[in-house]
Amino acid sequence: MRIEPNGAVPIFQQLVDGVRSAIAAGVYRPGDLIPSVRAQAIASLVNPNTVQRAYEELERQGLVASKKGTGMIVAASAQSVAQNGAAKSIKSALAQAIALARDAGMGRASIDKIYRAVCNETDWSETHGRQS
Amino acid sequence: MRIEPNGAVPIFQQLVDGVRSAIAAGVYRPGDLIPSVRAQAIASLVNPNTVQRAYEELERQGLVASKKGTGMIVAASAQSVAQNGAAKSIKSALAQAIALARDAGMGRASIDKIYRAVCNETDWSETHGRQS
Amino acid sequence: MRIEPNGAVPIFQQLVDGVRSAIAAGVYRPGDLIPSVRAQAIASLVNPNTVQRAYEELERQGLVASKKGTGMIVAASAQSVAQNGAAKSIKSALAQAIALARDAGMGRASIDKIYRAVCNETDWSETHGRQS
Amino acid sequence: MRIEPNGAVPIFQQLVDGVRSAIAAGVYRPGDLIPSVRAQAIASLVNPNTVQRAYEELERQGLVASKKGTGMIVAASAQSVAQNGAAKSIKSALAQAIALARDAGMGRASIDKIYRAVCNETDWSETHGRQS
DNA sequence: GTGGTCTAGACCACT
DNA sequence: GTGGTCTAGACCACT
Repeated sequence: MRIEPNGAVPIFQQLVDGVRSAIAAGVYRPGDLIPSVRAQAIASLVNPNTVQRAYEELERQGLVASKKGTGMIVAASAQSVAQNGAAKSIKSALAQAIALARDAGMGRASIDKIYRAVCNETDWSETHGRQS
Repeated sequence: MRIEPNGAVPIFQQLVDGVRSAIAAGVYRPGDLIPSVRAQAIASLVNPNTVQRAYEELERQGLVASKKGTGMIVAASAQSVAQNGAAKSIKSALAQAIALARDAGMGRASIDKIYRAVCNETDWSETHGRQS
Repeated sequence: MRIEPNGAVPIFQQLVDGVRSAIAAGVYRPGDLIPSVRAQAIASLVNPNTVQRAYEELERQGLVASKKGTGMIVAASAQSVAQNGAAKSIKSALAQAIALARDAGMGRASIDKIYRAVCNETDWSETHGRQS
Repeated sequence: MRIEPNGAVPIFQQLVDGVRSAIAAGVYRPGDLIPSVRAQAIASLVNPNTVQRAYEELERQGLVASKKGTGMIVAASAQSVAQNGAAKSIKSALAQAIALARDAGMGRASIDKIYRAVCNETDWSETHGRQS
């Protein structure tokens, strides 16, 4: 999972989004163990405390459950919950972008053009393969 | 200008975006005075210091120039600079939304659908009229 | 008198320095009228209130005296007072520059070099002619 | 770092100059942490917000980079940037002093005399030792 | 009236 | 602990 440490999005939020996306995409499936706090911290070059906080948030949202001595296990109904959550985040980011465009005096045609350009610039090949 | 005090976007950034959008849209034109720090603070229900910080950033970007005892004046070349800046912000927000969608395993068709839905839910009637 | 409206030195201070320099250089001599507040304001493209404040400061320093219905008259002992004042300002500015250089780790040779360069870049031809 | 709270130079500017000088002189080296906002505030008897503003300016100039939870780190190319910046400030202060002198009717010989006097009155022993 | 600077003190994300 | 953001309110130079 690639973390941008100096971006506008808090690291903690990037971790939550990343794990949730992986669950939504079917990379982590119900019953799977997600990476341990330490492993995730090393892999993402992030402080373990920050990973811990992100995992607590995921547990609060019901996406994973902690099992003593084992780790964090993906919950049974996690995928649909994750997909709903991801959809909300996506809608929210889109709404923000569209409002900025509208406020700057752009019409729908202009925004559509930018939207299509950004879509085309996106590398879609990283799509996770296991989506159900 | 509507400010969301508890959102993820810092208040001073919302103010920067808002004034920049108004310049991009031609609401504030070169030579115009933008609202004074105090007036903007009252209008937006925000602390004057926060407005001051936003105005400093706008000055740093060359969109306005401060004139002591008079106020902040929109710079001659402000509109094109503002439009470029707004376009960058919009691209950035769209890219974030699209990356979230891709990581959650969505295909382009699914995102397009959400994009169109959000566009349709947006109130476009607030478009500023004076754009050149 | 050339005023730089957006410089680090307050306009008010530039006006005080400018008139004091002219007195020190013998351009304005004891008994002379200095330019009226309105004339100075127009000549310097500055607000009359700012000129008024500068003139009050000059009067406080004993360089000029106001004569009702006539204007501001250069005091009898003004030139030596002005020269002392100018010397203090010059010393102060030099001391600031030298302290900056020293703190940045420069030796005397390096500063001397910069000093000589700035001297050579200075246009000395504007020297006032009437110095006593 | 000695701060003069009631001088003509704003406190935050004195802080910017002070840290920049220390970087230019090699006291703070690339990769070093500069004093934390709070530590600097206590050491300089200044409000933490004022230090924060100074550090933001240093970051904007590319001299330091902020790392959340860690502190402000001196940038790799900071020393040469700092030396350039310091040289500009010194030149600017010298030019101001020399213009004042010229306007007051002094010749180069008189100014040279004052310059040398101020140099001799300066305590050079505080020069930082680590300059490269 | 205007913007510019500063103090005092709060809460936040992150290490 | 670290920097980042914000509120509340003061005093300043300038118009």
